[in-house]
Amino acid sequence: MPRTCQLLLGAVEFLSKPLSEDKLRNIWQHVVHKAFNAGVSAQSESLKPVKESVVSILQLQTNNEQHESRASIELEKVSRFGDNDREHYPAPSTPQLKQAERLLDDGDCQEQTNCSTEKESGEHDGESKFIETTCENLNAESTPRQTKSEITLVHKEEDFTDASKYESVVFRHPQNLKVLKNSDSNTTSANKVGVRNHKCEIKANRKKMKVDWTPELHKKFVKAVEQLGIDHAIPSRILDLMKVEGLTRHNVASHLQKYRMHKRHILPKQEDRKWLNQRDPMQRSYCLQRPIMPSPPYYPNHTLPIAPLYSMWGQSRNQTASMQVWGHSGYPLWQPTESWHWKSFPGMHSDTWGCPVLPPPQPPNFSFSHNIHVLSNANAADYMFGMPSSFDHYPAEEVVDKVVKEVISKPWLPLPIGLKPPSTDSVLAEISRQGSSTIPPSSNGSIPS
DNA sequence: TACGTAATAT
DNA sequence: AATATTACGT
Repeated sequence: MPRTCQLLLGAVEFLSKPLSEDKLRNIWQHVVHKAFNAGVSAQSESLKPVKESVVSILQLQTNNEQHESRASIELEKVSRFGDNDREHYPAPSTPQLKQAERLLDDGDCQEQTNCSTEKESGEHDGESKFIETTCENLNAESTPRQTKSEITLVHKEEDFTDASKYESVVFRHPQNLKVLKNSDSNTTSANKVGVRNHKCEIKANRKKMKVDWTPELHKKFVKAVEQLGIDHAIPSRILDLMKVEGLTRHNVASHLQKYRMHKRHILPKQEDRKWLNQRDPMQRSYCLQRPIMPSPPYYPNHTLPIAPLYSMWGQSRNQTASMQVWGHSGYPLWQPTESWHWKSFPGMHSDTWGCPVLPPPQPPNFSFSHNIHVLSNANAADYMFGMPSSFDHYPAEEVVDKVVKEVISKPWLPLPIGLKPPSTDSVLAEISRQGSSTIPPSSNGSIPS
């Protein structure tokens, strides 16, 4: 959803969602500008604090240049004035603020006690080292001397004045803001946790950084697990096999826990029921064809499955989103968004893994998967390109379900992205065979909703 | 001590 | 929502 800024005279500017720093800054420039230039009479109450804050900031700056940090904290206050305005004008993102935050960040780590009580000191040391390494990378990446001003700080939590939240602060290059979650095919990125494609995202303090289990990283994990065998896959060994710098046993254990839980189908139950309760006969038969209790996490004779037994759990909300993998295998081991109800079962091979076991499609050429694939493409792509906010643009589950039903029951609906000529022919043939009088308009990507 | 699990925190 | 952390039992 675009953020709209309504100006006084009724003009509205639509800002597309990953709000760029520049735009944000621009807005705030307007605010500040207005705070100073508007006549006192015309000056709204909400602008007064802005002016006051800016004035105090300027004073501070001239008085003592070293105290940029405080000045910027003042700026932070500015962002919090006026209840209404906060909604429409997010916190300012000014160079001063950034620098101040960096200063704050460089300040002492209040969690030192935490750090010292860290049990696995070995691991912790490793992490400290890792973070420093990452910092070096950061500096190496940036052209000299430009680093300070180009690094952008992003809060995951609102209140950065709370020392306990420092850990959630990450730095990013501005140009990477939109691709924070981006995981591309660059395999080298998997070798360092938290550093993807050398687009640095580092934690500010020495505390543990959250590991982002990118597809690459997860692939490594899965590979290690499979290599070890189901009953030798313990955190420490997995860790060894993965050989990922900075990764701790805890990280692996945590991931492993989740991995196992998903393999055991703890998550899917409720949604499985949902599908089984479908009244649509076609869907029911479809459900019956697929494995309902897949993936017993145990393999006699240590026979490892050729393909992993699960899809990466990912976005279980967007059930349709995983179909992207069907037909091609760009990400054979890692499905960006899981559709658990199409998990495979032991013995299934990689090319079929993850695919529903479908009855021969009743009208040939119309497979459920085909349509789902298209339906879900955008979501899957969004996940891959790290734009979770775009989920807003996608239909709710009920809508998806409805659409799915439609697709199943009305195979003649136009395919959103069109069919290649041979398919088109068979589609037309099928339509005429069924005696359908309504031939849909040529497909153009529109999805019935 | 490492591990697994569940609950809880961030 | 995804990870981390913690508590507790083995």
